[in-house]
Amino acid sequence: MKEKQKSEETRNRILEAAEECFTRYGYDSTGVAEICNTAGVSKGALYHHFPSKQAIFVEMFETWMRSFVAEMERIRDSAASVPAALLRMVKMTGLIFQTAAGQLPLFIEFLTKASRDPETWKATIAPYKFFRKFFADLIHQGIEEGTIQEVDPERIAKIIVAYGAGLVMQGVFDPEGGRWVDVGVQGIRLILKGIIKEGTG
Amino acid sequence: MKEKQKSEETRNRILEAAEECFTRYGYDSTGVAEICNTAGVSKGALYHHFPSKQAIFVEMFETWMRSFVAEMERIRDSAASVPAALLRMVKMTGLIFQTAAGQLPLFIEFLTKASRDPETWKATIAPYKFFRKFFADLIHQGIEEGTIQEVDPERIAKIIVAYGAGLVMQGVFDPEGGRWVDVGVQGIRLILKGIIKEGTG
DNA sequence: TGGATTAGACCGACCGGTCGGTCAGTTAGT
DNA sequence: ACTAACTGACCGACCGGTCGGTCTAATCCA
Repeated sequence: MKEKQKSEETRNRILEAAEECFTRYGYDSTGVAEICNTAGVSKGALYHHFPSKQAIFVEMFETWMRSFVAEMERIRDSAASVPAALLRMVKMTGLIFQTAAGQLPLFIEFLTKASRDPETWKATIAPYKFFRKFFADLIHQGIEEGTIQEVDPERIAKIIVAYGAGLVMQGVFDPEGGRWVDVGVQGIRLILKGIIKEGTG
Repeated sequence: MKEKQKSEETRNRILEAAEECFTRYGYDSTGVAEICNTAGVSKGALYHHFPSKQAIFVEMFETWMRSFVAEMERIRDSAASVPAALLRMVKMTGLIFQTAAGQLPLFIEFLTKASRDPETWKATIAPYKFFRKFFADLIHQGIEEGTIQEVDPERIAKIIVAYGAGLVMQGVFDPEGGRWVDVGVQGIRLILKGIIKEGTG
């Protein structure tokens, strides 16, 4: 049994080292050798645990995405109303800036890379489509609970996702540029103001 | 004089070929040899006209940026009011999707690349800061002309830039996903609705 | 129980290929 | 004759991935 434990430890070390290197240097600029050095592991070991460099990245990406989605769902299910949930979600993106700001350029790098490869592409936009549906459902829920006007949920979802994505991008590219959480909150307030039903908070 | 003409022609051919290749394959995946083939020019010629691959890209980037900025200023100076100008500017981003959609992943790729290199970085965020100032000034102008409430121009500029950037990203990554111009217009309308002074259009 | 056998974890030199960039040499305009 | 424009073979660095081999823990068999 000891061997299996050690094996899994090595695998995790590789994953962690990869995350560190990718975050610091980007995907392309990180050599497999660099990952191996950081993990204190040989190339053979790396290719024993993963079929390719890309596979390592994809696993990272999926793990990251899963935890992000889980957090969003947690907020949605625990908030008192849809507008309140939206507000709390923007605040959460603020947390992202603090804890994982370095990973976002990497994420974008992956997106651009995937955009050239039709195979990877479908898998990549899946989470994006998920979020659009996520917000569309949320808006729909708001309409049903009576806190939001009878707008087109799809349309509003696109606006919200656009705003969120842009916010994240600005946060990434100009971390010192201001209190992005506050900007985020005010922007969502502005959007909410336009679609909310009077008399609700 | 004939030589100088030919030289400039070659230079432009290289620039055009580079734009084509970069747009099609991305920056990293485009080899200098590929650019040379497309331009029908030898490697030596390319390095006679440009000091490096990156220099070619930077020149492309700056040219593109200049024309974009010029267009924005043209709209600003010819619109009847600030809200009207904003609305026309979103519509313009729609044109971008049509005419230069392929270049945007490239633009983003460059951003991520630049984010790792402190030297390139300052030059890269310069246009971004420019746009924030551009919109802040615009909002300020709107306040002075009496069409916009007394908001914080900087803050609103950040919201607008975030929304615009996110819109562009969505347009890039999901071109088939909907009528992005309409989404853009409605989003800006929503934002405007929150900051506009009553009784103006 | 203990020696033999097996299988998986791991090592690191090595490979084929690519890429950005160079340079000695050729051509053609002035 | 001189120079700018241009050629293309070539260089060294690098990179993702491979492969023959080593070590060790688990398993089998007598």
